[in-house]
Amino acid sequence: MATGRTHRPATRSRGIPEATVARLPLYLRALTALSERSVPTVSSEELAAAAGVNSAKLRKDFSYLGSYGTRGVGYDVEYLVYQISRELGLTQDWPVVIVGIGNLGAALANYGGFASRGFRVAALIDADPAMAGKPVAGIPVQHSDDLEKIIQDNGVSIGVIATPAGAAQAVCDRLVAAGVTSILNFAPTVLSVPDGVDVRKVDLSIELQILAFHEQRKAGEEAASDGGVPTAAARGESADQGPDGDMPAVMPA
Amino acid sequence: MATGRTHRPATRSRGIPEATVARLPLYLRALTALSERSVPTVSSEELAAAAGVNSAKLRKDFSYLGSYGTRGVGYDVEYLVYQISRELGLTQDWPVVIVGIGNLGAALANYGGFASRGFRVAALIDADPAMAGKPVAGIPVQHSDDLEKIIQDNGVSIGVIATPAGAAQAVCDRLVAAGVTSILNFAPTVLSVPDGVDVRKVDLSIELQILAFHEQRKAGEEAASDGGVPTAAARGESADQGPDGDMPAVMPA
DNA sequence: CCATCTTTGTGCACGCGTTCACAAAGACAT
DNA sequence: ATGTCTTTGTGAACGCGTGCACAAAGATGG
Repeated sequence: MATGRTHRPATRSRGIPEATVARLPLYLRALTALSERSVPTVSSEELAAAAGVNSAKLRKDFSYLGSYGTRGVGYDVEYLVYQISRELGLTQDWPVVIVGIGNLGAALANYGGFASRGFRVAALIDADPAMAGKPVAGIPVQHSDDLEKIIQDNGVSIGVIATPAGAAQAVCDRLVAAGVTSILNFAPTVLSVPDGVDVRKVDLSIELQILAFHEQRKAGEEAASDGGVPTAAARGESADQGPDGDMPAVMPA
Repeated sequence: MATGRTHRPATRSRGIPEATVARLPLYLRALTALSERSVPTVSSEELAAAAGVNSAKLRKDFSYLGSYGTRGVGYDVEYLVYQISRELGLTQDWPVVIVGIGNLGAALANYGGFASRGFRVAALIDADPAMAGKPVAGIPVQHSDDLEKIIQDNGVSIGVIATPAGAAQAVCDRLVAAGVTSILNFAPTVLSVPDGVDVRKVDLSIELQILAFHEQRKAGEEAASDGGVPTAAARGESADQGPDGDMPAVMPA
């Protein structure tokens, strides 16, 4: 998961495994594309290919929702779109606030995928008084002093944190106190929240570091086996770094 | 995972489980914070709390790297920072290109966490000729015609895709052909890549949908049990939607 | 109405990840 | 040097997720 999930103690909600829930949006996207092309039905094999998963896994995932397929034919695209949307709660309107309108916050506000599926940017909030009133993506930025009032007036239960790391926990606390129970955190910090509040984090830096790990491993293996075309990474200054550092290095203290 | 991981067939690289690799950056961040506060040593219990994980899990994670702790004392912060950095490949320099300099791409280019740990934005690439030469985050945007040359000249092996969904696969193909072997994808599409290429995806829309699922579940449970303070979500127009829709709904065809 | 063929839904086995619980190891005081 | 106390490192059990493989279901053609 490019995304780390919260450390919920395996709360299998309503019998649907967490791993399945995480894949439903993927299926929904593929199905929506099919729907736009007016494809009436789709087999588990085709849909699985479009979503990039195993077909057995997809069938098992759908089996948690109920028996929505027809043997010998496949799944009705429109019907499945509706069922998954309903299961994910996308048939209702979710007002969302974005806190921290810097580069990232502005990018999120402008992001089209927001409005597309039940999500509506109810307000943009920033701590900088100079930002107040300035429109971003057509929505005027409001000052964070009014955070609680904004949350309550709009019935917001989902908050997006795009502030610097230092401000994230304080913002989080205020959001939760005001009634927000789901938080999407872009700040590079571990947020602590009371039980019953969900936090998901998106962390660019962590994703890059995971890629770097695998990249290093690939470069190391390649240098060892010397097979295949040399990658762009395997050039120049790798002389001082062994491919697999097993030496004790410099033990401090 | 905000993060969904690639469907690699459980490639346990060098004996370090994938789940552990995904947590190493988290530990590294907590350790760096300790290091800046000049804390000399830390116990698994303290560090686990800071990283938001179970202490036994943390110890097992570290055990894959080697025996770097001292019983009765804990872990040497500086030493551990170095070991994890080395394991993740952050002791070397990773030039990165960002393709697609829209709102998101610009936000990524400006993101400080990029440069902080071994990553260096080598180039910004966009398909819009009007963008060419315009500086973003102090780096002039280059046209995508020169993509292959840029990759090769800079020895880039990690690419970030921040283009619209429609362009993502084509950009991906060109990146891979030019020698990129790790891709961080922000476009809402499933990318198909040859073996040996890692893809991690960051998908705002998917994260929000997962939150919506849990949010809906919470609202449903609350309406059923009627315990605790009503959340901001449990207001108004939930009359037409049963808390647990088990009725057959409208079966098409 | 029957045979055939396609595709779903799922029982089952396997492997990974998590957590508990404890023995081994070392620091530290006396 | 010896005992005590803290904390690591890990064996073992458990649970979840994945994928195979197949029986059941239904469509389709004759």
